[in-house]
Amino acid sequence: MEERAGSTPSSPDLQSLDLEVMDHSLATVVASKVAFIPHEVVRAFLRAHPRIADVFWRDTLIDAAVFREWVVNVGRRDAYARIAHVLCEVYVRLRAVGLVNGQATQAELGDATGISTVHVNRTLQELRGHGLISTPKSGRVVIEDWDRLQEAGEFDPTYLHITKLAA
Amino acid sequence: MEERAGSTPSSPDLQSLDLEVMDHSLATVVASKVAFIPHEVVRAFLRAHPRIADVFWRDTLIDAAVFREWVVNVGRRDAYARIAHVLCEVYVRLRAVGLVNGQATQAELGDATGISTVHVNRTLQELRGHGLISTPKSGRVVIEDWDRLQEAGEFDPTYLHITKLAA
DNA sequence: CGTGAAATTGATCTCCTTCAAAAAAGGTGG
DNA sequence: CCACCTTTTTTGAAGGAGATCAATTTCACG
Repeated sequence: MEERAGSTPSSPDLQSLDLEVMDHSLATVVASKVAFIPHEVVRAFLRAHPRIADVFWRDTLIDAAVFREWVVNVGRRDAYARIAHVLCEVYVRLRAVGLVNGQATQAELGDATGISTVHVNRTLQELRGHGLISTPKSGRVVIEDWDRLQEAGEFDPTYLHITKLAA
Repeated sequence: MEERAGSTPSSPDLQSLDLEVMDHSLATVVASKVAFIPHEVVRAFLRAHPRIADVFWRDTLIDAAVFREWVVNVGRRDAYARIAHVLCEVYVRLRAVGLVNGQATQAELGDATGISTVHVNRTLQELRGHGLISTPKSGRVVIEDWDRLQEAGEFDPTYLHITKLAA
């Protein structure tokens, strides 16, 4: 939990609202604005609005589902499928909030997949060679063949529990 | 979600209470009794007892924390550290509920860590050779050097969020 | 005992890491 | 617009951790 001078505990995500000790860290990939809301306030608010509490719970459930999928991705798939899978996940998630334009270095991709940057590079070349993606400029990936990319990553968006997709 | 004849939807874990589609499966490792409680009943109960709802939420948060740690374990640690880590986690969790006597095949260990059974075997031998554990009989692991096992697995029990440990 | 599951061993192969270096791509100040 | 510098991408080569395949041995138990 983040402590700020003269305020009650607040945390950067729902993951630590009810946990005393924070067991992870957060970082932003782009410049970001961050707001702090004291735990007390959130709790009181949720008590007053159980429907919203449900939604919050749902959110943490989905986070857990995503982590579960990551365990599979990192533990059971080779570099090719693993990278295809994150590309699929990132795309679907960005699209759900209407931000089709992501940006990521190969080092970040490696961090997300547990693959060395060198091998990320070679795997991207392979994906490119197969026509699944293209990388027109640095830090940008264009999905050229969505169906085959999903296939390569054994990607099934179910675990994201996104019900209404932006068109 | 599991559907049973003549009943409303129920699910085998909290992970799917609020999610429409179940994205994972469950299995018991030993013979078990399973009770089904319809979602409606659980939801009404939680609405009536917000303190318990908090505890349930907390539980799902901890599950998520555990999955997060698994991503690290599977993605960033080699077989030696990975197996040491699960042994630590399993031990701490069992102890928290007073069940110090676990039981697991090497194949199950491999499944939990994403390591082939052959390599699980070799890694256990290594852990044994270093005096961290012993395997007196099949399916049983005795921790001989808790401190060094934790070290080997880079195990920090924080992420389990167990506050009171059984003595 | 016999029988199937679990543990063990040996050998080979490959995916991926690591190390090292070069080429490209962006920015920045002049 | 160019020279410069940093970050990112790309390439090559070598080594290693772990998978896979195939047997053998040990164990649990009816």
